[in-house]
Amino acid sequence: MTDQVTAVPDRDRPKQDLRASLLREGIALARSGGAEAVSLREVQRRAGVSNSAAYRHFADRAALLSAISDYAADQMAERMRTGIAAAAISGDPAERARARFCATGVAYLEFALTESGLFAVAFQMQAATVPTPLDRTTQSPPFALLASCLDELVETGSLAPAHRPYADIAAWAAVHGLAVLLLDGPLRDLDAAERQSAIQRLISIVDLGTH
Amino acid sequence: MTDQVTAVPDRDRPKQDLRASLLREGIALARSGGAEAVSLREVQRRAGVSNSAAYRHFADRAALLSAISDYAADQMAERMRTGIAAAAISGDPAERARARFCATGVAYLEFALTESGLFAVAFQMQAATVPTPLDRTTQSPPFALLASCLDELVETGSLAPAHRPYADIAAWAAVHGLAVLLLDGPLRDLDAAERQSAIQRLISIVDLGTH
DNA sequence: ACACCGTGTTAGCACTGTCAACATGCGAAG
DNA sequence: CTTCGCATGTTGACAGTGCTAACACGGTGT
Repeated sequence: MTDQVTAVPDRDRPKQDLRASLLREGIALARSGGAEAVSLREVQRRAGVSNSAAYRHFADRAALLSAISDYAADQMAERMRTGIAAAAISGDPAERARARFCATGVAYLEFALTESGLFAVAFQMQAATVPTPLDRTTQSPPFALLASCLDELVETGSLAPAHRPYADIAAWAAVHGLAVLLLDGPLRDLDAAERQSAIQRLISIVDLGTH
Repeated sequence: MTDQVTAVPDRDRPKQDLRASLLREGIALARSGGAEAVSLREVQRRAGVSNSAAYRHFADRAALLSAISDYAADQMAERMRTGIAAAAISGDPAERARARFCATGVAYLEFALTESGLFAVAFQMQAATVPTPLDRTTQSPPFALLASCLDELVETGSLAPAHRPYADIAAWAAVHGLAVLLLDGPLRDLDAAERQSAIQRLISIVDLGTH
């Protein structure tokens, strides 16, 4: 906008790795405004660098967003891990596996609602880049966590092996859809109580449905 | 771009209602390129009108997108209605209600995959405008259809009334999430067979879960 | 007859992504 | 030690965007 009166112009940033600085500023912008708040020019401005320096480190805006997306996915996975750990109360293996499975979904939604900016950027591929050969998808940390939870359900006999295929994708889709509808979609204006009810209902339906 | 050599410059469009022309061109753009393909300038160009005439009919770009979104929702509802009608085979009321419920979800996903551009614009609110007091949400044609399907499940005794609340939102979220993941998300590169399997699995889980 | 108001036009501002041309400086090759 | 080359950052420009103010015109109500 006007100038860098605010926020101290960090002209003398550790120039040695500008890429990290750009990524950091990009993450900050995404965190508080979603993908569309991440503009190369603003990122460069905040990194105290000029106009098109970012092109030495990122092919284009989509590449920067993709890097931010990786970070966001990691953060999400972290949140999911703590959720899973906290759900390990019961002694019964089957029950514990169930609790973990549900905790995964709850953590997913909590992250989405808490870090809405990062979430919006986490799972939205940009049309460019390589076709993402599904290995990349499967190895996405949050998806891997969910998949292992479902494997655990099968191991503890709580889910028939015949029902295992695509159950991960379905469960993921369910929580993801609710997150999207609550954030950008028509369910944006639900109050906290209604949100919570919707989340509980969705989780319980998916829980019931995977047996 | 260069000029209107292609597509015949419709200079002499029925000027009497430019609003309809703008909306039509906006829909065309959205259909083939999603929300981000809809730029006011391009829409105006295609309508054979200049630079900022659209502002006499739409407050801003978000308003145009919102109008396009309404159209898209109607189209979606149409597709869902034909899907519901085609699923009315069985004579048993409960079974028929189930079939209709599932057909709703399948139609939703079919529309999303077929008309991906329109779908992307259908359920993505722009931050501006009024807070959308949930009546607006509930009266959205696709949601109303889904809700009535669930009511039918309750009437035929297939779904306990105690489980009715938020079941509509949950079911909607599930199919919506799969659509989003398949279109823009990490599941973009699933081939047709895998897509179909994922859809079947999700529908079956939601079907099982709502009992 | 006149003033008004709805509609369309022109010009312009502040942004954006992206690229080509240029500068600079450090490390390797001769 | 000199010199070449490459990686990185800068400047300036182009095309595109949303949006606004100032203006022009034409029908309608008083």
